[in-house]
Amino acid sequence: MRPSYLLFRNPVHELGQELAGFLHAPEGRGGFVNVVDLCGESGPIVVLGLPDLADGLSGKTLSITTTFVDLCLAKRLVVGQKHQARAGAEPWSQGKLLAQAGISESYIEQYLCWTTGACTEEVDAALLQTVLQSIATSLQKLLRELDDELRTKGERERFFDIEVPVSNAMLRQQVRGLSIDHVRLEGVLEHTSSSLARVRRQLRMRFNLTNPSDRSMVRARLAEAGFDKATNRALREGDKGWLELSGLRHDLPRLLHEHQTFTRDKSTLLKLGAFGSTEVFPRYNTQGTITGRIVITEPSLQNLRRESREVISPRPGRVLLYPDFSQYEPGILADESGDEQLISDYNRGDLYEPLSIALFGDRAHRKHAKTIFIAFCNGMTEEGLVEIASRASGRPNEECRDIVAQFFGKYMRLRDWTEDLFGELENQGRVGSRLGNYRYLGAGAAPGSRARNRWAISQRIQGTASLILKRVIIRLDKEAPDCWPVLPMHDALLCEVPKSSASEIRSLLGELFISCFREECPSVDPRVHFEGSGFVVDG
DNA sequence: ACATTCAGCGCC
DNA sequence: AGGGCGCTGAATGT
Repeated sequence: MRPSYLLFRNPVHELGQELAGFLHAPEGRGGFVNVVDLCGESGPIVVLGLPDLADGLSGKTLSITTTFVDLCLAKRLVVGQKHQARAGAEPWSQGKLLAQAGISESYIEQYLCWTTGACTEEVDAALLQTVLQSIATSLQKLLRELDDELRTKGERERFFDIEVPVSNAMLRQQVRGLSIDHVRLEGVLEHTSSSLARVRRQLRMRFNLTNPSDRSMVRARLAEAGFDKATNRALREGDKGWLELSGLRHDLPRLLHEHQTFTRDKSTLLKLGAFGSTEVFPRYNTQGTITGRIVITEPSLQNLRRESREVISPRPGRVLLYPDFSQYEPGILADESGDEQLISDYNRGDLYEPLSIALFGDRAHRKHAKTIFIAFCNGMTEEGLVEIASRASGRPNEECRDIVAQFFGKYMRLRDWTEDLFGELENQGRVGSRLGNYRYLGAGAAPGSRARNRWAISQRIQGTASLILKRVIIRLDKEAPDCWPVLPMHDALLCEVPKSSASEIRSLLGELFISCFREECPSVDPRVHFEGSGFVVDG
């Protein structure tokens, strides 16, 4: 079916009005339209920026049957690089795409003015119509170009079979939004505030740190306590989470870490409350990361602390379910590498516990063992692993080196697999997941250098992980439209489902998680569980 | 005064 | 000396 082409206006600037759009259709039907009217149609509609469109429909009760094809999403896929540019200046942004289509600078400027509602002066109506007509028409050409680009880069199947259906499923979710329990919110906020007060008091009394947000004072106190490395920025790169780790054996970094955490959490929660309504409508970016993960923003609910997640509640008559892959990425790594030992260890049970026992002598440090294992999956060098192991356990580097070497030495094929992957990157100039989603070698680092292949492993592993979760979302959308994918969480999916069919949907979710994983990774035996997430789930 | 960067955390 | 993100408040830049 021949698609139509739609431009739309950001509704924030047209409060109370219907969402204005400008349509170009091959049959000639076109001009200014009400976007809501288009949602019930069947034919595909090409747009720029699906999350923006969803913003305009947020909270409306409407059944969306149209399939939208977002050209920005297609461009993101073919670019295959991380964005360094500020928001709105990425190569897949509307403005850049229109420039690629040969639209003149002044037309683009006037269009962006219209679509964002940023214009301060009235634009001549006739001129505006000319501009919109010209741009809407050019989308046709842009679609053809991008289609070619998708084909030559091996992303066409990925785009039409995965990204288009997923972006449409998440568009519907963005329009539905989700509900916040203000009673729980108040409780969590209260708890966070008093924790923050306690931490501030201790910092003041025990460490004479009167103002924890004064960076120079913090640096001075850390230096007094022997943490002079904290001032050396050159050492920061490998120091992700260093306050927390150092906090295991010293109260100053521990308290500083807590201060940071509670401060941030408090303002996040305050912002949630400030919406005034019980409903929020976050934006779902279905190509939020280079590896294909879905990223949720405004608010960034995926980053809520686990302790604060209870503020998310189901709508009346519905309940939450949270199916969750256990040891997801190690499982994918096992299948990818074909390492027999890793496959059998994964299939036999927990991978993190044995490491916890080897390093710390007990199961209690599973959390840190997990960090180390995941770091290993992401290609951290042995020295790096030894460093975190040593800091987390408090044992000397020498001891940790032996333990780490012995533990990971069991997985013989992993090294070969890694070398093969790096070789592939050098030869092809790119690394993908299993269905396109390539990331390309940038101009930066020298051949063979570590910086050049840092991301190769995660592109394959994380990329495969996000592909599997997207397959789950697509099948769910088809097989159980009552099951709403509220929060995709990378290795899990928070769903809101009708209370009356919760148990059936729970079984279906379990089956879908398993079968979609098996489809990609037949050599491993995936496990799914539904508890212990911090969300208030049914049961 | 406003914008960008930095440093650090949250999540997976 | 581990990948992918967003967000916050302070620091720095214009």
